[in-house]
Amino acid sequence: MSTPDPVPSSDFIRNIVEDDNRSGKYGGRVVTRFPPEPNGYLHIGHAKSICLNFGLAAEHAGGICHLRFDDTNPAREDVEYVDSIMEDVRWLGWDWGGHLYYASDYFEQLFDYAVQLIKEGKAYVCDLRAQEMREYRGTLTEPGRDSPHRERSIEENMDLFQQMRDGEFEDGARVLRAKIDMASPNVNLRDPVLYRILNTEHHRTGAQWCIYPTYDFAHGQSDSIEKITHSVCTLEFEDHRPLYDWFLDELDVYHPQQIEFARLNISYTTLSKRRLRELVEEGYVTGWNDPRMPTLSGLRRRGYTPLSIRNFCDRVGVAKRNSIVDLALLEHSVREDLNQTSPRVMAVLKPLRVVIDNYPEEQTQEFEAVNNPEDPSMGSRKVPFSRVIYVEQDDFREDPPRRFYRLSPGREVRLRYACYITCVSVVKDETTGEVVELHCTYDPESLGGSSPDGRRVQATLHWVSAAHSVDAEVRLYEHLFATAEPGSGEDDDADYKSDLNPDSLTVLTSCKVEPSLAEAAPGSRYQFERQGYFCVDTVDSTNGNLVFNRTVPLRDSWARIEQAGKQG
RNA sequence: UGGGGAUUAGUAUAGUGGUAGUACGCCUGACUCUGGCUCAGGUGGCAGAGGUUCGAGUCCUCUAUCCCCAGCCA
Repeated sequence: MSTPDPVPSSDFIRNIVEDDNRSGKYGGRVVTRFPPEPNGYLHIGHAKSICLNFGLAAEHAGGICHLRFDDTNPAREDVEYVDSIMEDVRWLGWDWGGHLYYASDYFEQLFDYAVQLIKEGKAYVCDLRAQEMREYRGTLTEPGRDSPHRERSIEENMDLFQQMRDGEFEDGARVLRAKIDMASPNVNLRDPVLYRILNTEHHRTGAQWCIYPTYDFAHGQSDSIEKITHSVCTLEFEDHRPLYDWFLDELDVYHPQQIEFARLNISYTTLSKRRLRELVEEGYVTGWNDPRMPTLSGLRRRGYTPLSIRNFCDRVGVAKRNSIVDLALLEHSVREDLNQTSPRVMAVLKPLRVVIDNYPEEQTQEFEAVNNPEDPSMGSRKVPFSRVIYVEQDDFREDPPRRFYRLSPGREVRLRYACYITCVSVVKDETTGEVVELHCTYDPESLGGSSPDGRRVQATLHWVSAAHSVDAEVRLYEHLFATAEPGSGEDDDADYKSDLNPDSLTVLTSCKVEPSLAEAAPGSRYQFERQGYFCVDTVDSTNGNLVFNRTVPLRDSWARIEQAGKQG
């Protein structure tokens, strides 16, 4: 098992595992599992669970974490999801070794367990239809009533259950139920369903079965079969635990310990599988791997690194309190990693043409540019310079506000790695008044980026030589939702879609990037100096048509100053 | 009095009877050929009320608020 930089941390689950190890409860074994249902793509909430379970195993000598697909509902599951889940877990950096399992591997064993319960008079076949069963179940405050089939003989139950397996009945005709207590205050204990009839082919067992165990009947026993020590799951299963305990005790089999923790929530997005599916199926995004999606495939395409996600998961902690983590923490985690590892390049997103009047028309020269100031081993490259360049529209203001240090008429700034320029005139579109071109002069003494007289400039701009630039498309992403807690308004969940951020994607098509990016490989990550981290899109980018995704912008203190000014 | 959970700075978490920490965020400042990074400083918290104790975030009682459960989903 690989152990990607386990960050030592402490939480109540790790404390429990430590205590169990000290007391020898499981003989020093630590065996966990990540148990997804293959009915959708993994998202960053799953990453929290993956890092917890695989991390727990990695932190202990001999620890093991299984990958087990909880594939008990063939109607919703598919190999497409199995494949994507394995890819995503591996991408995150975890390795289940030989411990790949499927609940469907245990169908025969589970059937035997059911038979055992029937023989002991602890389970029965019930003919009630779903609607009737609901009526018999009672409510949260009123006890349920016993099914009329509750007292069938063991022989009759055995016979009926075998007929269920043999395909004698249509979907929904009968179920196998545990005989527990219809008056239990815990509704999970009111004779829950163990097996239902589903005449549906399973993605792994084919047409072998027409009855399938429910999650409740399969999960705990699967953990037991795999000799899991600590079965970590989310809070909503807390009041299922008495049911799982009942099965394990009545079956008299190995008993893992279930521990529940709060699932991850992040502001300005959603980690509801149902909602994510709707966004995909109804076309609000382009797919499960849309870079705006919090899925692992979306984050990957967006440019997030596995390490940044693992670090994020370490930082959010593990507890039982429902909470919403600030998206800023995720963004911090990815900036932290990318700052160390990304080569810097210059790219102009919204080009403004600049003519340097005193620079010879046919001349070109190259300047040495550092690839990564955080990592000298990444070396340097040459960047071509000529008379006509592009700078960022946002880096020029004809009428500069207070604390705006960038270019404006008469002001001198530095072109990164190149020279000082001073703006001498502005060309505007006659009809719109829009600034379309700047004329500047450069100081030949400042070539290389500093002047012998030691005078300072207040700003350094990124730029691209017009003649040498490469065209690119850049996709700017913002929060998927415009509100921190989508769907939390009056109508509650009813219309979380109205909280979608209409500006979550901005496509810029006339960007100019430095020539070194011409051959940039899909998936490669860069810092566009002064702007943010970007990666070459793995789906739409081609040799002649570069497409970049913005992973996350750089922190921008000027934007904050400007924003504060606007608010008064 | 249906059952099960939870409550510590803006956010997320540590603290298991002895000075309430950390991270992110935010605010200052230093540095800087990225208004990035880094560094220094600052901001700000135990849901409430009683009780036990020399001493309570921690133990007890009560209250309040929030979350989950009535699928043949997981």
